[in-house]
Amino acid sequence: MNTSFSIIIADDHAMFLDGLTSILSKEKTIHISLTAKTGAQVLKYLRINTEEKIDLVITDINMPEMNGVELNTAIKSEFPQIKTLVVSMLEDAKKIKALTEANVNGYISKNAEKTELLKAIKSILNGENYFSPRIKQVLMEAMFSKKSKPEISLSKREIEVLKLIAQEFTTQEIADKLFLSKHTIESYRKNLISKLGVRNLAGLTRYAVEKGMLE
Amino acid sequence: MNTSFSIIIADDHAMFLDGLTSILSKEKTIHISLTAKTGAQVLKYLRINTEEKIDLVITDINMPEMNGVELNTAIKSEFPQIKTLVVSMLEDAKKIKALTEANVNGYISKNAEKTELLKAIKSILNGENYFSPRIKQVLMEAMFSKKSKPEISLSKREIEVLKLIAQEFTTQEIADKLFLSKHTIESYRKNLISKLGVRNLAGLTRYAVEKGMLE
DNA sequence: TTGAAACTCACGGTTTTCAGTGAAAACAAA
DNA sequence: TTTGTTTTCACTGAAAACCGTGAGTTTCAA
Repeated sequence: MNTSFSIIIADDHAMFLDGLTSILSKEKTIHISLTAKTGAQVLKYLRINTEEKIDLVITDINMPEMNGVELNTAIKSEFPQIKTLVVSMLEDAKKIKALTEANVNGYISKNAEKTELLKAIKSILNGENYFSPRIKQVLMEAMFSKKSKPEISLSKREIEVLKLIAQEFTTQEIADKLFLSKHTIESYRKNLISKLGVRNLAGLTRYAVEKGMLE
Repeated sequence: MNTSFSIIIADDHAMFLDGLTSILSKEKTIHISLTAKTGAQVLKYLRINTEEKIDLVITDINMPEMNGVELNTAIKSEFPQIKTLVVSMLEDAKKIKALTEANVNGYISKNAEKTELLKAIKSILNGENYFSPRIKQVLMEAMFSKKSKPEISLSKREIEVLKLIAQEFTTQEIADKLFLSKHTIESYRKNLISKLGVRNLAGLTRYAVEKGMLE
């Protein structure tokens, strides 16, 4: 039986990495095999040191080169026995969802207490998954809001036209750009207005900007 | 002469706080008087413990109750002899500028190395200010871009009208709301269009949304 | 292969916006 | 006190957007 667990910590914030290391190095049952600043470094290490048994990888989401989601997916496909815990600042529902789909074993916030961190690690090493209450809530809300909102879906053309409208092009100009009739663009504009529940160009533009469709 | 410096650390992220504490507690010349999760806690402590001499307060920008900028302003006005260092994730030019105007003594990023952290602390305790190269760059760029842009300034009424336009109200509706003539609103709209260098409602709306005028 | 969704086009009528031009009154700053 | 800014209002003609209604074609999944 294993009396000590080997873990890897990855985070691009040096101070946070130091902090986490210093907290965990006080735990007798935990051995820190590697601290890394990118997901790529972690993968490289795992691929080379095939004889060393790693139990857990603790990782941030936002890292250069390879982010947390990619790293998790890679680990779970190449080394399915290794557990993963994400410790992140973010509470972005999309990213959290992506992580659960990548079968991450736990997720806690960076402003969690030390005790919660240790609790999460112990749970995961014990074979359970651990998600902090706040994260569970975000996940629930994401599911819930998806059901409540009829999920307005726009077609390719609609998106194309909407973007151009928000970029201040007139109907005629958009028609010329897309080699379509002026009437066609008018139809799209009309449909967009009714689909998105807005009243005019201002509403369409606001929708586009707020959804980050322009860049 | 002082052989040991007393410092306070404030950050709402428990793990980061632990990390910073564990790094700094290894330094013989540094004594950690308090670790806090909010700016308000720090101020309270400073006001009560008037006999204890604090040399440096290390703080994040984003904290509940009282943020880094507010905390800095308060410290500098009530306890001008206390030095301050901001350690933050953000590189938002506006916030950084606000901090420099609050006379913060240093600013480094959370992904700075431990060595840079210690360097910054030592510089500041030595009477110098310390801003990491990256932060200096952001500040320079902010200054530079401000000079290049003629700084479009809108009057109260213009802002009022612009907001309503971006909220999908028609000219007539805005006129009614503000008890003005339809013609007046038309004048404002026209001026806004030429002032902001846009072509139509879409452009006005984009400007308003991107400047965060709606909320 | 069949039906739904997406894509395309058309037209007449109404409302709103856009562009140009002008100007009076109030107010603050120099 | 003069100058500049802000706020307010007016009119016209052209352009664009908005509204309703209808319909042919393509495309893709069930």
